[in-house]
Amino acid sequence: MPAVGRRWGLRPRPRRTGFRPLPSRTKVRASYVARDPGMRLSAYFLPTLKENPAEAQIVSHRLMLRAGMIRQTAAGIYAWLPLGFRVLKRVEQIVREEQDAAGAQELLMPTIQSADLWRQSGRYDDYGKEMLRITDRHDREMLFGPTNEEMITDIFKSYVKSYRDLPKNLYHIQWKFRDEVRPRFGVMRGREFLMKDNYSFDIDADGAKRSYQRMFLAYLRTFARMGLKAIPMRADTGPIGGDLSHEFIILADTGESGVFCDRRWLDLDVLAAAPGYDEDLAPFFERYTSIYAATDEKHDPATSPLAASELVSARGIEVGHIFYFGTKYSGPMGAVVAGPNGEPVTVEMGSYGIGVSRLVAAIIEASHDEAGIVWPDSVAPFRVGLVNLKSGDAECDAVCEELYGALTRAGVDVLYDDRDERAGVKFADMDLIGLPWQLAVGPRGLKNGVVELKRRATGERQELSKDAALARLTG
RNA sequence: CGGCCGGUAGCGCAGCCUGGUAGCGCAUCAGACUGGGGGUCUGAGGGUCGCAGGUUCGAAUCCUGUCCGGCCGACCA
Repeated sequence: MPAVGRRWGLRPRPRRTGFRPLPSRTKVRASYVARDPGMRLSAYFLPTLKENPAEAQIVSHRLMLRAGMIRQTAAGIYAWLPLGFRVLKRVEQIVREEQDAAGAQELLMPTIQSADLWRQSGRYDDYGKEMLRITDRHDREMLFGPTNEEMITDIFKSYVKSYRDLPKNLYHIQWKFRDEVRPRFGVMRGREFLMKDNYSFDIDADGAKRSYQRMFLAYLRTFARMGLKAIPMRADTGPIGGDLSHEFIILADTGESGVFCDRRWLDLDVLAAAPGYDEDLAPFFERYTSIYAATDEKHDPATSPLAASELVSARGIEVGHIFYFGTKYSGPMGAVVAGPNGEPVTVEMGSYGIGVSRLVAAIIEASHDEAGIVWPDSVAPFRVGLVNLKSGDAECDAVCEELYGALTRAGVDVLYDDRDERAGVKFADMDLIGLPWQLAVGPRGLKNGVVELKRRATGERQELSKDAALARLTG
C-alpha cells in the first residue's frame, strides 16, 4: 500500500480519504482540508535562472538548476526545491507502484548502519573509501549506508525460520551515500542519492531465478511508464557480487558507460507481449536477454555475435541494476531456514536497485529541447501551466480564476502563473519547467472567445473555447 | 587519488600581469511607460574580493598555507 506516496499529493484525485479525522473541536477552513492541487506561481518557491550556472556541464544539470529544481549544498549533495521535489516524488511513486504490483513489500531501513554488521559479510574492509565512515559520541564505528544487503539479511534471518515463509521480496526507498571520488553531473552522479533497493529471498536457485525474472519485468514496466526506453544489458557485478546481473541502460550521448547492442533494440516494444506476473516469465526473460546488449566491460569485439552493421555502439545512463548472488550474504551471515525435511537451507538471494534521483536527471537527458525540459505526463510536476498573459486585466483575471478553479476542482495539478510579468517571461519560464500543457489566456484571444492550448512536447498550439480546453485537460 | 583550471554582489563575468576610492551585464527593490515569446526609462539596495598568515605606508592584485568548486584520467546506482 503506497501510504507514504499518498501523503505527498502526487496524483490527481477527486477526493481524499486518507486523512486522519481532526479533533472535532478543531476549526479548519475547508480549503485547508481539501488541499488545493493547484499552485499560484506568485506564491510558489520557484527560483528560475536565465543564465547557465558555470559548473553545470550536462543538459540535465543545467536545466535542473535553471528550473529551480535543485540546489547544491556540497560536492555531490543537493537540496530538492519544491519543483524538483514534486518530480522526485512522482518518479518514486511509479517505482513503488511497480514494485508493489510485482509482489514486493515496502519497508524502511535507516541510513546509518553499524560497522559490525558489515564486518559479518566481510565488506567493511572491501568497500574502501567509497563508504562514508562516521563515529558516534561513544566512538562506536558507524557508516552512512551505501546499500543494504547486510541489514536486510540481518532483519530477515531474525524472523524467518521456515521454507514455508518463502519467497519474500522486501524493498525500501531510502537515501544512500557513496563517497565518490569525483561527483559530477548534478544528481546524475551525486554522492547522496535516492535509491530503491530490494532483496529477494528464496529457498532454492530456481525460486531465486523466478524472483529475478519478476524484477526484470518490473523494471521494464517501471522505466516504460516514465517514457524511457531502458535496455537490459549483461553487466559486471562489481562489489555486490554474484553471477547473474543486468544493468538497465538508457541511451544518451551524455551517458557514462559505453554500451553495445543489437540494432533491433532501437525500435523494440518490449512490453507489447509482456506476460502477467502470475504467468511463466521464463520465455519472456529468455527472449529479451537473448537479444544482444552489453556494457563495454562485458563486450568483447572479438567474440561479438553481431556483424558491425547490426551492432549499435552508444553511450548510456545506468538507471537500474539487478543481481542474483545466491548465498554470498546469507552464507556468512547465517540466513538459514528449515527446509521441507527439517534440514537447514541457506537462502538464495538477489538484490535490485533503481537510482530514483538519478532517474529525474536521466528523464531530462532523454526529454528536452533548446527551451527547456519536456516532462513526460507521468512524472511532470504539474500537468498544466495556466498563463495569464495580462495579469491585472479584469477579464483575463476572471477567466484565469475560473479555469484555475475548475481544473483544481477536477483534481488536475495546475500551476497558475498569476505574476505581473510580461508574456515573454511567462512563456519562457513555462517552456523551461516543461509542464505538458500550457493554457494561455490573453486579451486578444478573449476578444474572440478563445484561449490557447499548447502541447509542450510537440509545440502544437490550438485556439479553442475555454470549455473545450477544460474538457481536453480534464478528460 | 593524480594532472590541469578556477573562487570578486543571487547568477554570468571584468579587474590581478604592472599594488593606490571594487566594476559591468542579468537578477532584486521603488516608480513610470508598456503588454501575446526573457520590453524601455529613471532611481535605489546589495561585496569583510573563499579563508588564514606573510610582504608592504598601502593587497582583490605579490608570496605561503588551507578550504571549496570545475575539467581530464583511474573508480561507481
